[in-house]
Amino acid sequence: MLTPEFFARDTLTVAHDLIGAEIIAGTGPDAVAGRIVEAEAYLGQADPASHAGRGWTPRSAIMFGPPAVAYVYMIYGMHHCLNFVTEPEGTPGAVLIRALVPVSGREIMARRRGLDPAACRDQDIASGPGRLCQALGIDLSWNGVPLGSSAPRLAVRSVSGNGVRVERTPRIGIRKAVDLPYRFVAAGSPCLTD
DNA sequence: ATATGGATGCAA
DNA sequence: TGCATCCATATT
Repeated sequence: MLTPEFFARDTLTVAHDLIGAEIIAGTGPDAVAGRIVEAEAYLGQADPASHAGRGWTPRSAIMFGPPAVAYVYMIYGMHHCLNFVTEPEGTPGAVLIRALVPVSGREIMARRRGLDPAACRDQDIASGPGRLCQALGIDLSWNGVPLGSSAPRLAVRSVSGNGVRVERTPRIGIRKAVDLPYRFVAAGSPCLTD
């Protein structure tokens, strides 16, 4: 399992290193897992696209807190986005998880998405930050959940020798700082959002 | 192209 | 208190 030390590093490095890792979400029969194929770094003061880009607010406060916790927010009134807080406490930063390949619990995830598990493709299940949260069953109540505690609701597992080549591109869907190359993807994955 | 619709932050 | 904005998605 990835520890707080992993997340307490430079946000761009963490985002890069998360590609190919697996997220395990939920407990018991509702637990599901997926491999990260797309993630974006959101920095602090120097990043206008970040919720922490204009300093501390009640919402961005969590990005200034200790690393290795979930930052979940709602966007457009109907979708949730899952981030992991990075950097040492006091320094804001987070990584938005944008796409997963289903690893286990594919049927549960497909059903949560309103899809036919037998007919849908992997890229229909968790490609896109909103779809991903729906597939994992994540909503606002997950905001602040620590990663990888005992009996975790949420954990991240590194996969050694995953053979993933990581590519770096500009971020998707933002209106500010559109040129900064803070998006990381698993090269050639069919489950990317772009 | 367009409808969807809650939380947030800032101006007033 | 009002309102523009928002790291999206499904549907036409």
